[in-house]
Amino acid sequence: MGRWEPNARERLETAALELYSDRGYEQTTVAEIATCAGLTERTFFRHYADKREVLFANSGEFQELFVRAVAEALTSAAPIDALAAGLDAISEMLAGQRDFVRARQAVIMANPELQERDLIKTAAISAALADTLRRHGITEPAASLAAEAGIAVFKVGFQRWIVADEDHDLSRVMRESLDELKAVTAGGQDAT
Amino acid sequence: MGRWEPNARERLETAALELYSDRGYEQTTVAEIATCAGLTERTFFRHYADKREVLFANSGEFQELFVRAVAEALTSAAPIDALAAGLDAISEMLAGQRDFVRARQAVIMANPELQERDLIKTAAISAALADTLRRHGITEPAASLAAEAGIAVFKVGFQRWIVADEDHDLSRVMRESLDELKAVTAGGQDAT
DNA sequence: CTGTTGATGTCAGTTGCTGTCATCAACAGT
DNA sequence: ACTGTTGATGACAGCAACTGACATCAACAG
Repeated sequence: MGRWEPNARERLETAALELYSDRGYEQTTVAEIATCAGLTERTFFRHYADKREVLFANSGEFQELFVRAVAEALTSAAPIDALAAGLDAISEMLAGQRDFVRARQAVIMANPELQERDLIKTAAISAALADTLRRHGITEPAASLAAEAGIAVFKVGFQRWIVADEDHDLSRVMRESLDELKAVTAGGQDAT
Repeated sequence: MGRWEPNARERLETAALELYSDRGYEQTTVAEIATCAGLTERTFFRHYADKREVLFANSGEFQELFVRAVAEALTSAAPIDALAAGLDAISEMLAGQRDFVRARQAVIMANPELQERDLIKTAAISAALADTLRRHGITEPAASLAAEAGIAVFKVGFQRWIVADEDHDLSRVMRESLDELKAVTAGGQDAT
């Protein structure tokens, strides 16, 4: 095709994760990432909106998978069960990339700017889930609350999976977290 | 006291909100904010870590109020009810500042960078709530999930309060949102 | 053989943010 | 009254993130 080496994005993403892991995010300059990938700083910014975005290249794909799984399950299941189906789908996706996911998460947890970006990506997923629920007839505020609940389960389950020494099954951790959420919201005095 | 006009921080915060509202966040430079407050750019960065932080000056106070209310209620209530007490306390705090809160929120919603900062502040509150629950004997993952649930109710309730044309009572909206969350997590098939 | 396309390079410029040193009113101790 | 310290500020230089504008040149279409 072009006159250059292909897979520019892949090279940039690999170089970025490696440099962020080795020297830390702040100590790495975009120019270094680009040079490491055989490109220039300007080209980096043609592929990614900023220095953070290079770590979140497949968040769109992740969101689509989550939303699609929930939407399909919604035809025959209650919202909370549809969300459980979505959590199962993404668990399956993540399970096969455990080492990469852990390395990436370590970089993110070490830097507030990256945590911020991670949070807004997750918030976008929550919004997309709420939208899907609404399209299937769930009214507000139930739709947004169910979506936020699903995201909460994901965050807690994911975190527990990441820090676990042994190789816990992510799907199981997710299911356990969802059950815990049900238990904790069911406790207390009944609403009047 | 000093040889300068007092209330430097207050002047910077007022100038920032005004300029961000009028021209937009991106179109405003830190130098402009500082000049508008009768100070220099360098002094701005002595008071705030970055251009975003000036909008989040009292988030620490907000978090303390939330956490304290939950901690007090935890001595005699279940986690979910303690969180309800916390939501009630912050609702009371916010109710008296509706105009300021709306103006500030409009600025935040208009800019992704500010949304990111808002999200990480909220995440910090969630972490503090989970910590408080743990100190009162709630084990993981229940503590983190309960905290996330409380934050979810806050986000949804707050959003509904902000966009409401009429003057809905924030406390009531929060209670309704919490009840909706309980309903939505209680639905679906029982856990096996 | 020629015109277009598209990913890249080059370069200058703005702005967020930091390190360093100077300034100078207020205050404390003598 | 004199002096040394303190602390908030100003002044200035500099780095790195990011952007706009223009040039380059292999590949491809016709």
